[in-house]
Amino acid sequence: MERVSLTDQVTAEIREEILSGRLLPGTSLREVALSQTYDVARSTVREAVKALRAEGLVVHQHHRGVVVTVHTAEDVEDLLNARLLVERAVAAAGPHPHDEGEAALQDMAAAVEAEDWRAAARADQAFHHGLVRALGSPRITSFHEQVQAEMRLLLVTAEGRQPEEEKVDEHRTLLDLARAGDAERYLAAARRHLQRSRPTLLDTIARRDA
Amino acid sequence: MERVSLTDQVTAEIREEILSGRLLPGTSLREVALSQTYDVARSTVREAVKALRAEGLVVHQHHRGVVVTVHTAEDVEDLLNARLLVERAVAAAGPHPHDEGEAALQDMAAAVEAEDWRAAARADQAFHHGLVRALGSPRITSFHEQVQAEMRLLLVTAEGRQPEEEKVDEHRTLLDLARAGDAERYLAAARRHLQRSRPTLLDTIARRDA
DNA sequence: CCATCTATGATTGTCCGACAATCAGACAGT
DNA sequence: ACTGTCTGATTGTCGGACAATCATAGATGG
Repeated sequence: MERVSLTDQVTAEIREEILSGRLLPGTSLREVALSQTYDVARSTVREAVKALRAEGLVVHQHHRGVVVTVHTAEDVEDLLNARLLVERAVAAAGPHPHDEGEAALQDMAAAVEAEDWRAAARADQAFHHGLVRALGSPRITSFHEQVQAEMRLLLVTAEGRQPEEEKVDEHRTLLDLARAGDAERYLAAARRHLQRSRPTLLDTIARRDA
Repeated sequence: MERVSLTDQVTAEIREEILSGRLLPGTSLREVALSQTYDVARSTVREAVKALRAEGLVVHQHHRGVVVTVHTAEDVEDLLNARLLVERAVAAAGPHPHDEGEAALQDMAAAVEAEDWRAAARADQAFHHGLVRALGSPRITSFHEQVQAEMRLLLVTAEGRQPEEEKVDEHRTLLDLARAGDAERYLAAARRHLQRSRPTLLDTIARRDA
């Protein structure tokens, strides 16, 4: 019945701990402490953390352990680059129903209505991820997941009030263009969409450094 | 002086062992055997192999250990998807000197002249990787590295005689277009380039299955 | 008072040995 | 030929051990 290894479970728990903001960027993860909180052996924790390293959520320095990644302005630019890379592929894909995107869009609208910004942000990512997954490419999907995870980590310090309201309309536009398969206009809209998120991202790291 | 951990060294050695074809796809990596050949502890081997899992070079099944990845036809299609994704970004980047690509192209021509197909294949990948690295995006570069590594593993069973000669000319074209920043024609040429490599890739897995 | 060196403790990197859980293959019985 | 059981091999996880290294405070010297 237990289909997953303990190591993978711990990996998931720590990842969730990071992405939910309970472990802030810069926090150093000490192996013995983790092994005690999760009640597993140190070697298990080590293996679990190794996986997070590959995902870019933690950085590792020899004999100094792992630290929750502290992103820089360059990282923000690079993540936007990566996002644009993927959006280009979405744009180039032909017309597609995008039911998953539609559902996520509805969720997001509802969350905004209820002023549940956490849920709104989650639906926001689910929307984009839905469009990407429709490409049907496991590797692109996985790459996008990693990028989104890093972005989520980045925004974790910018708690709450982001202008998610405006995003709903933008997503509506994106969804319509993606459904129609209008590559050029989709790409243009996506580019604007990314550009608009840039200040928020850069602001969080600027505020953090102060 | 020893700046890298033992684990990372072992990871690199096993990776090289796989990509050079000494460990063929389907080979199962037994931990005790590896720990003996590299004269390290089993735990060290386990951590080393974990890293290769994230790179897609090995697959892991619970209580069954790790096996060098055996790619399917779907994997080939997906890898080509991923390659195209990156090429789109290269195309969209403006004009660029691409000195690194030029150097790799020269290397490749020389290798083809000398009929050193191993070196030619290496220069082939170095060429594309050079164009990608010129984008200046660490995450895209790393993604491309992973895709190339998988492709290299895929081709390891197709020993030798690929039509690398024709590729030199195609690379010349690509390089010129990339330098000029001619997005449309670069993308078209890159797409053709990828399409032409598809039969070879599919053939290797077809031949393997027989 | 400041800079530099040193001692100390904490943490990581690696190793070892142990044992239960699980798997693969042989074997036996029907 | 099918099914179930046994056995050996391998993995997953554990706990402990020790050297190497880092961080920090305190001692030393100017």
